[in-house]
Amino acid sequence: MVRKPTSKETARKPNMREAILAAAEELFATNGFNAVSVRDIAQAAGANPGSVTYHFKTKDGLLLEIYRRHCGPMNLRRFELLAAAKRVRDLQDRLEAVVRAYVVPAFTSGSDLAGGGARFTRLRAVMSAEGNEVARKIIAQTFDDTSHAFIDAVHESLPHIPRTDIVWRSHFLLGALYYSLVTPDRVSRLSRGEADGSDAASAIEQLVQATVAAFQAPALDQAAPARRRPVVSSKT
Amino acid sequence: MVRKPTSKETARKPNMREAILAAAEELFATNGFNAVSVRDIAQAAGANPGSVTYHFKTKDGLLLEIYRRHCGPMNLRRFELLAAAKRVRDLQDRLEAVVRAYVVPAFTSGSDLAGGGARFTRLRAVMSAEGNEVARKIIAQTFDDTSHAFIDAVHESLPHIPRTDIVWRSHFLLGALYYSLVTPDRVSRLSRGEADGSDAASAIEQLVQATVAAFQAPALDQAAPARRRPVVSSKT
DNA sequence: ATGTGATTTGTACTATCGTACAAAAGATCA
DNA sequence: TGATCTTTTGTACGATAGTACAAATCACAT
Repeated sequence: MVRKPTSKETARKPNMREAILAAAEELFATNGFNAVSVRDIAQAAGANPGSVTYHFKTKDGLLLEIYRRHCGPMNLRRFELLAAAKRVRDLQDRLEAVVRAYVVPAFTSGSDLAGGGARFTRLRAVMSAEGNEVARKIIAQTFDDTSHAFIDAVHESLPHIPRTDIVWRSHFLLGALYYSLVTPDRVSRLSRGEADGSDAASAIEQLVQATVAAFQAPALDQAAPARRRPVVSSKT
Repeated sequence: MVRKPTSKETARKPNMREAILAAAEELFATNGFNAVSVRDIAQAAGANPGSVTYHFKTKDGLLLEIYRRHCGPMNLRRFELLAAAKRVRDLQDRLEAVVRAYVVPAFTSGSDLAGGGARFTRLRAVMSAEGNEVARKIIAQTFDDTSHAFIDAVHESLPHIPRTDIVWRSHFLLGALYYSLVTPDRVSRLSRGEADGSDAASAIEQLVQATVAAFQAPALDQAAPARRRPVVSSKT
């Protein structure tokens, strides 16, 4: 079943274009965009610097292509899982399924790349932290639909919670998700080795469980209606 | 009440050293470390590039000084608030106070700078995303004590939850906290203008409420003991 | 085998980077 | 006022950045 590839899709023995993309993805995701030079990428991919220019024209073009590669498949998978989640009868189960539909594709692969989902999500986290313009544009116009669909689905399971609160909480979810992928070692360190921060399965379960509970928290307006505010500051 | 400053604490009419620190903090926090040049910082501070070298020797030294400036006060404030929180009788209220003790100093100022707390926390978020070495070292040895104290305090309020779960959930808290400061506009956008992502008070309340609920979620081992797992994937 | 188009290589150009350093300018006090 | 120390300025240097481009190399249809 080893298909001889036609000249259009691959050129040399190894697919250099793919190697460059993979190397760039990894380096960008761990060091940020500006800390990585085109020469670094080329070296990691076993390619010549000029080859990067040939395939992607500019460094920004390379980043753009990475996003193009992953956004579609990851969103598709999210919509599939979200559709399946919406068919769950039990309301509690449905909420969990909805959250899972949002979280799982970010960790596991959105495309056919092995573990590429986590790497790409980490890349998104880093780019958003750096305020990268290229990323900001493509993310806003690619993921906002998904985010709205997700927020709506959560809202359907929790009609008594104001939409505003759900937006905040889903924002926290994304932040937690990002941070789990950015510094997994911190979890291992703070748990004194009892937890493995880089274990995707654990991260998913913990994140889903915590997030479901967070979504189910009482709305802010009516929070603790008969309780006094706990002490918050010593002075002022 | 205009005190003539002694020669030791300030030299020229405006304090150039402070101006450089402030400008660097702002630029690093919004663009990342590598995207900002020493010349950018100098220009934003109205100083000469050479002046940066004079005061901080290297670019890394400048970053280090920013951390030195904030870490102490912020940690001190957290310990004060944590100590006060531990004196709260009611267990539910105590948990909320503990979470608040962790969150509030990250948003409001840890030192005497106005709004400097949020800016510095955002800086920490960006540096951690970029995997900055200087930041990683100083953070691990400065904030791990605080984090452990915080985790222990939460654990005291929730003895039935395994420590591992609490570590994960406090990790999610920090991620949510970071992300709220990095891209507040996303909250405004997704809520269609109904929420203001850059309003610190709202962010704090929302974050505290959601996090308290997340901490109170059932432990993972015993999660949903009599329930079947909801559907999670269509294939495999 | 050979010509043709796609890819890779090697190298060079310009811009900007972090940093160094000497000279100028200001502050401080005898 | 003049001596001395601190701070600011201006400029320069070597390294490295992104990108361009011509030459070399490869895959493959003819």
